[in-house]
Amino acid sequence: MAEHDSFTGSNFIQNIIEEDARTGKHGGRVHTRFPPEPNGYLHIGHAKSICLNFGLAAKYGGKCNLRFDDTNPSKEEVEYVESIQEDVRWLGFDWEARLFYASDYFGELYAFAVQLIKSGKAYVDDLSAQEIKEYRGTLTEPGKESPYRNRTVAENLDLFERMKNGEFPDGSRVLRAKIDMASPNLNMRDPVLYRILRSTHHRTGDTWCIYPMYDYAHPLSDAAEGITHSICTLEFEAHRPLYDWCLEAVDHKNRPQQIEFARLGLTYTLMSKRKLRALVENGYVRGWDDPRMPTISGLRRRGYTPEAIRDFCDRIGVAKSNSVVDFSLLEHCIREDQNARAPRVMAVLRPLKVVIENYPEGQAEELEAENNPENPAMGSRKMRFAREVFIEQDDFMEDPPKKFFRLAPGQEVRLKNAYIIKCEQVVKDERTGEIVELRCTYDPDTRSGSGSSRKVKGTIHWVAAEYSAKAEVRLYDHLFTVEDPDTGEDYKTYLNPRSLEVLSGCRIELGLASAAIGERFQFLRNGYFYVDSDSAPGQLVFNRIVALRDSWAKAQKG
RNA sequence: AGGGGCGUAGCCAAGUCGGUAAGGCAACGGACUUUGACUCCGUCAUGCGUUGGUUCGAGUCCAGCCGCCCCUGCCA
Repeated sequence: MAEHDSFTGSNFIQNIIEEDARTGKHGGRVHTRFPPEPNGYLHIGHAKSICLNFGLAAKYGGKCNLRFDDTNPSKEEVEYVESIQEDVRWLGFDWEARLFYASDYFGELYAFAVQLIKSGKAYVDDLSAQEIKEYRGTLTEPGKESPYRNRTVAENLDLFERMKNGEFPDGSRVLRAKIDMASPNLNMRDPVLYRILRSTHHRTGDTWCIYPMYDYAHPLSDAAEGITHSICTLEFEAHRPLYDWCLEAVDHKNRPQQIEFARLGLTYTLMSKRKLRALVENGYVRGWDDPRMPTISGLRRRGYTPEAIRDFCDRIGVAKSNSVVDFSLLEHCIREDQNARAPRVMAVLRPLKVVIENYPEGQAEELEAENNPENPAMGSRKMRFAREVFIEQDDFMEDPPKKFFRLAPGQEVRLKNAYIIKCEQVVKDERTGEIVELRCTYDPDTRSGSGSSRKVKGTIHWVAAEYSAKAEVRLYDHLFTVEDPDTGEDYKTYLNPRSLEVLSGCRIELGLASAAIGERFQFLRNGYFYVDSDSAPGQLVFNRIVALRDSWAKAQKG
């Protein structure tokens, strides 16, 4: 069990658990579960649930199971059960030996269904799906009872067994709970418990041709595992009476309690599995693990760490009001995480050549550069300095505004860890007018660490032309242009055409050339970057995880 | 309209028996700075959807009203 996550604040679920502990409700036990359906990849919203369930168990000395809710073989695949396990494990949680599947209980569930029939609480209905819908009534009008509702126990038993034996076609009959067709809660109007469905199940194969519905399988699966607190999202609130009915109807010795909380909403993205799948299948993104996706695998490939995601989940809180969290909070969490541990390196994303005219040709020297000012224990490294260097195009302006503390004609700037240079001349392409090179001079007395007392307002990063390597850098922006793209089916029109920008001519300091896939760095003054799996020897690809805060850029906009 | 929920700052979110509105993000000032980063300091609800009521005292209790979300799959 992960030791790290114990919530700092309180939430209503903890209050319930603590009250239960006080009254001895579940014998003082806390046992939760994370119950994904293996029909898609996990996203940051699932991370909230995972952190909640495993976190609660850890905090109260309980356990948390991983259980696949695999009651609908027509939508579920092993690819998903594998990715889900990988994601939960990567997030830092351990279900130990408690990996379960709802399909583990198909036999037990069937036996309970027979028991329900025997006690007159369930019946086989021959109505078609369309007829069942018509008989259900509306929000304001009660439903009508099915003409098959009062079959004898013997007939129901016979029919249900024959359903199981495959004697009837798909959809021809269902097993229904006999509850109340006039209930104001539609979920209680004789809900379907079993349907006939010929579809090969990823675990049970073709053993079954009838499959239990969620509302029936879930409470009984929870009970089978001795779950005490069954935490789910708000939309299941109206299903709670049915959850309790199932446990009561079979007179189960265990009585887990369902508690609902609000699912996570995040600005500038989607959390609907269906829509995320559509983005993948229609090629709007490169896959479930595209770094722009809010999936766990996408965030992982982007370069987010489990620690940052857990911290985020801890900070957003748990409540019952529908909420949409600012994406900036997630960004804050990864910045805080990386600020403490990412090595600083220099990388020039959009290079502009600078020739230092009074620096001897052919000369080079090694300069000391600290790896992380936040953590001196991370030491320092050497950087080569020479006559020709690259600086960021953005760090030079021919006609700068006030308070532009970077390079401009006649202006000085410090090259970080090196010297103060002065821009003497701007070289342009005669035809296009494009700035192709800067001619500068340096002050030899200002070498970093030499005790020079000269100060300039600005310090910029650089890389020596000869002692640098090329790299590709992928810059990411929000997938959508609006805060809430998840309205109806219009979401595709809000896709951000600039969500990905690929820079291929970037120059990185030489030491970085040997970086391995999965390593993270802070590119000084730029942001935090992650070595993508597309990298090959000599052809590094970096993902920008998140940019550094930039109060200058912000001031320019405002 | 029937049922179930929710409404505290731009966004999340604490708020035990009613005792005089935590914290985080964002934003905005300022200090520091060889990262316009980080860090630090300060500002940011006489106000808790709204209207009444009870009370010495109400975000907390009561009543009405308003707004938003969920429920009519043989999906989960």
